[in-house]
Amino acid sequence: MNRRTTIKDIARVLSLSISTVSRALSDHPDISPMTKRRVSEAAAQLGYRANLLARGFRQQHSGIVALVLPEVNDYFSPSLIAGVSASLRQSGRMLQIFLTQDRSELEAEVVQQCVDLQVEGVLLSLASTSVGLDHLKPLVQNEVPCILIDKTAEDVQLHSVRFDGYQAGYQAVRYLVSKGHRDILAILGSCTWRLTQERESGFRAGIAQFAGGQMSPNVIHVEQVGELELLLAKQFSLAEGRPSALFAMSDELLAHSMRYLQRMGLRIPEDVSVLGVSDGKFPMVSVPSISYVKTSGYDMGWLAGLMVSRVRAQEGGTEHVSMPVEIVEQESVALLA
Amino acid sequence: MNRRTTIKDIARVLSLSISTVSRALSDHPDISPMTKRRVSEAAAQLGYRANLLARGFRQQHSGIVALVLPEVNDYFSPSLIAGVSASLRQSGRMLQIFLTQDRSELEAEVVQQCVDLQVEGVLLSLASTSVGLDHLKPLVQNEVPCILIDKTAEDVQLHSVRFDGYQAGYQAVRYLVSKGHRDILAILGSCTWRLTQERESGFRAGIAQFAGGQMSPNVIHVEQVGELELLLAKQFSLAEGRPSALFAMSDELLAHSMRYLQRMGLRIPEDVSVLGVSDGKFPMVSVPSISYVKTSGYDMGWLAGLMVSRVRAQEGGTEHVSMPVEIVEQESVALLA
DNA sequence: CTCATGACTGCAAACGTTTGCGGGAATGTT
DNA sequence: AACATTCCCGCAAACGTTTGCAGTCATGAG
Repeated sequence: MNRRTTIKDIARVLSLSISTVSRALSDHPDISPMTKRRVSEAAAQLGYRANLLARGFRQQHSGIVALVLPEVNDYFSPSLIAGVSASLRQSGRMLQIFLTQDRSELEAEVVQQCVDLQVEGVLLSLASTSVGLDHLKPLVQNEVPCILIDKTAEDVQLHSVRFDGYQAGYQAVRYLVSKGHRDILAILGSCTWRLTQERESGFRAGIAQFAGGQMSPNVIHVEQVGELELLLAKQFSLAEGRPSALFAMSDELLAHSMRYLQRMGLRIPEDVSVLGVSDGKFPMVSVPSISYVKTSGYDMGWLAGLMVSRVRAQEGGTEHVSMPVEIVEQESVALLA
Repeated sequence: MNRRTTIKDIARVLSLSISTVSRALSDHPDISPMTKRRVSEAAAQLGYRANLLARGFRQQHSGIVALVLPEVNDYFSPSLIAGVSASLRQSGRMLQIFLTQDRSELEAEVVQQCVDLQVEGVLLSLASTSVGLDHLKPLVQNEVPCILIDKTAEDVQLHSVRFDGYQAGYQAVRYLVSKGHRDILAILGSCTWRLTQERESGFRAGIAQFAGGQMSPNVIHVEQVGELELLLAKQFSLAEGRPSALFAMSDELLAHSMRYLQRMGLRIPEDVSVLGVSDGKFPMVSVPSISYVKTSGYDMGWLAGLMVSRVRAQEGGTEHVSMPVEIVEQESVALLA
């Protein structure tokens, strides 16, 4: 097999030095326009392609950005990945994906691999089993920009981007109240998650703000989806005093909740209204379509991709971004008289 | 900032040559057990980590496997990615993901990038807009193993792995007939896809085999999901002669079909049974849960990951693997008397 | 003519690792 | 005693690229 053509080959056919060719290809000001033209023509003609490993090796970084996820779920990850991918393509970088299976040890291992590969940056969604942030030390030691995604811990020298969880809860209440609902049940995840806490406090604030006198917050926390059936049965078994609307914190909780509601013979939205928090895929295909608080994974991915460039450029303080959310109206919320 | 420790540092503190250290670390037989122990201890003590870029540069390959996808959809991709990721981790490689946005030009560009990066192999799901396979030439020229995934074209020197589409159609009919169904409607995608053709021929073969005298094949092809509503309306408008069961080729077609059926007031499975072809996620969360022909994306990803190792090892002929499928019974198919 | 200036190009080192080859010492064989 | 064999290890080159530095040449100024 014939070797790949290198910068040397170009130098030889043009009787130039390899340094000149290198500089010409990278548009260095020292090189005359004439030479640059000759070089790029010869390069095209010979089908020259830069050896990324050699280049990366030489300049101590790979042009790769790592995205580290606990898993690739069906709801959130696809759009996040799409956003990251698009944004990185634009800045001429490549995307490498690592899955940690939500295990802290694998996360640590993967973080080391990122350092070994000399990535440009790491976009990291923490495993739920990760307690401290000690296993991220290799990143800060080697000055690799690290951006925490969604599941974030407030910490020094790590950047982060997430959805505005407080607003999600708050807006949800405002919307449901505006539709006449006065008895709203919130289905939330484990209260150990920051995300849950934020949404809950937004939810409670909304209740206090928009329906202060008339209702008190009704919240259930779900640790395992298995518990959900029993909890819902309690809330919806008797017709009187039954919540008129249900606010679910995630697609997963929403899907399971709807499943049980329909099992119980409750129709949506005639018997009970539901509002989700979602990227938009599941609410779209569901029957009926679900109204939801939109959290755009694509936008978040795009932004996260941009942040590694920003962080590398200016060694400013750490950034912490909250992505805005918005209500998307569909068919699952009834207007009460 | 203190430099990363290299192989040289180890050599210095142990008064060995760098070649000895290198060989010791890679467990070369020339090196005595004693020396190996000293080296690995020193390495651990100094926190040595191999420079992957340098190594990759030297031995002309990166340790990275590329997975090229048109998009990351919600149904299939997540499990595929998980499978590939797990399998690659086991063989000590890394996973790089490229999205082509289903555009042929981007696909070509991405393929070149893979060559530039000197990946170990490329797992490629063709964009639907890609006509020929010319843009894959750089791969075969540089002897990069390329494994076509799912959307495959029968071709020389490219390996492939896909689901057994024929069996999917065939088994579906057998199952439905065994449940007493005699009027089955198949919802298929564009007939330009190989995948569609295979499933259709399996479906037709099944009809001929299991219900030859009693029924003729009833098939509709959907180019745009928008068309679906009208087509279904035609089939289900009048109660007599209405299909008793519906077989949908993909999660997407299934979801949209169910949506319209429910709009028309038809209950599943009381009024009409449905059977999907799926990875399993959507049928699980749907209400009622859907019986389906299981196509495991995880298994396929796992296998694809293994194949790059196999292909690199022995330069045998090209492999073409068909993954088996199986029926998973859930609630969406009624037993007819 | 001399010297400085500026525009362009070449030399050579360096990045960290792997590997073919050769050498030295110890052991075994005639 | 001479020679072959085996076991370890070191020397040095090579992979393709970037980059600090020095060099050449032409031009213009003094």
